[in-house]
Amino acid sequence: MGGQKQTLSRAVSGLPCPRGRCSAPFRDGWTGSSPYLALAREWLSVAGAWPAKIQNPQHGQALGTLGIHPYLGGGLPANLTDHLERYRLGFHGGVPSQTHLAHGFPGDYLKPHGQCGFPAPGLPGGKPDPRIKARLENENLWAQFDKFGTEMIITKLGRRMFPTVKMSASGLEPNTKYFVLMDIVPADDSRYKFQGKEWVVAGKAEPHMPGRLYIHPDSPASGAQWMRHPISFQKLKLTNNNLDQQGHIILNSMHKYQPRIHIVAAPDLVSLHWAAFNTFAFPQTCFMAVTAYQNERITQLKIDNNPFAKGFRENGQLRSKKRSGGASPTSGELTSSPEKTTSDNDDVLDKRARLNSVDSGDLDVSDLDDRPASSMSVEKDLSDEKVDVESPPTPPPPFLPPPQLIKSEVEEPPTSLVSPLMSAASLMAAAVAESQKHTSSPADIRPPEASMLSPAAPRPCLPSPTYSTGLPGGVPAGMPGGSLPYPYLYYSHMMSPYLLSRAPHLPTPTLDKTAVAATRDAYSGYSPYLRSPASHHSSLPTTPSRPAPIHPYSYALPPQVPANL
DNA sequence: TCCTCTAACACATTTGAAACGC
DNA sequence: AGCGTTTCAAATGTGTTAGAGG
Repeated sequence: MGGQKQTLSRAVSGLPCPRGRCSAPFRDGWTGSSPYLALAREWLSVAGAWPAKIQNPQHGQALGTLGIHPYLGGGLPANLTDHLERYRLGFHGGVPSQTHLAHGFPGDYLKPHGQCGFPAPGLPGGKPDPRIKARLENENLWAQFDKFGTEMIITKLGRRMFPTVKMSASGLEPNTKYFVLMDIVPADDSRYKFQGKEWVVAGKAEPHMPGRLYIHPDSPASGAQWMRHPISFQKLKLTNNNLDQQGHIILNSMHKYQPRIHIVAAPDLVSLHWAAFNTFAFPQTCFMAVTAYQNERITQLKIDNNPFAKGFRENGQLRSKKRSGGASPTSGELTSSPEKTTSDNDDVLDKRARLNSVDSGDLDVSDLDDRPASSMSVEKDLSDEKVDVESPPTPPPPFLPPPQLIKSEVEEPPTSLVSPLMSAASLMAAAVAESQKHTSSPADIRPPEASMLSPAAPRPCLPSPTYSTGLPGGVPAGMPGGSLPYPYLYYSHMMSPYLLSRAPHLPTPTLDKTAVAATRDAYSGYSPYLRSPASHHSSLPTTPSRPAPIHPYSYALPPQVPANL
């Protein structure tokens, strides 16, 4: 194996910088016994060269290193996306196909600053900018919801968040272009149920559907533009549809999540992938994903504060009809629960009145109207680009079991499916321990007093959970896999329609035949995992301009599946 | 039986095209 | 012709509800 590693290393090192400005040798120093892991480490070492910082927006200090650029892959130039996608397949059931090398090695594009000569966004060296601060604008409203345990409806077609995440940024360079992005990560590794009047843990979490990135439609915009108005994520939608093709953020019902904001100094989508991520997590925006509201207080808060739900307010027609039927508790009844005093009720009502005014702009898009990069025009662009949206390359979920196992779930007992999924969830706990080695305590991210759970202890939000490769019974010796940091696994599902539709094309790099041969040798021992790209990129030419859409569950292992799987 | 999820529903808001006036 | 305002229908965003399904 060591020989393979060295061979591969030489192969990688031998590839030239595509821009012709980098003469530094490719970084070496892998460890491990599998070329898959070696490749993973290599890619991580390159792609994650500028660790993002998790910052506490309330105190402004960095809380720890996120570890890796969380969103590699989405929006990469089409040809790069294609070969990165194939490259990624190497870690989850197959080594990189030989043909992926026809597009060059991912490291060609992703070498660190200083080695490749790309202009470094943000601070020199591409490090997170400690001057950047973020503040939650509608903090009061969020606090109201957080008090009872915020719930967000998720639907098959996608549902907006309410309250929406609305933040203001400061410390940006006025003339530097920034992307503002949002993702939602699991807050812990538990599944919940609403019992009585509170959320209680109901078991291990199901594996989180691969994260998707929501890019604020005004991106990229100058720092001055971002700082001019609050940044609202009102258009973001949540879904529980694992097969969603609309780019909505996929969540599991009855699971707890933490939204995160990323401010990235990058002039375009290409640069975004090696730029520093300034990541902010507002603890009070933690929420429970549900398909139907569980806590009546949350329902009432939504009705009272969301303009679209006016019809359900006390003077609304729907509510009037409903009350005449006597089927539903009124707001007063809701707040007159045993643990609520009369003064509390008044307090709530007063706060509602205040919130109605404070947060009236929550759905207001006026804050976007006068930006140079018009939000409206961007939205128009998005709708105009539906051709691309309809056919996003949706790669297979890397943490899910091989598709043959999924198929067997339909025809046979689902043990083969459940096992890897549960193992994925269980690994998240290990991720906490792992993250604590390298970062500050996750508890720092979510203060105990902000916990939405009672009486359960507050649960930290995971900055970087880990998933297994989805192979039942663990990873066989000598086989690829183990667990990989989830941002790494995120890659394939990050390719939102938005990103892909806007990704510029780069010229296909020239092929280093020596490197191809060397790398092919390195993988020769894993022929059972080799797969033809045609099986995943059907009807694509040899050098496709963009990966064909792949149904998340439609991919299949090659016919030759090792017996021990 | 319980829990979770979905689709249909009525209402409110937003959007954008058309009409109109200057 | 160009621009701004108004009007209005369609689209979209809400919570509710009944019922399906495990």
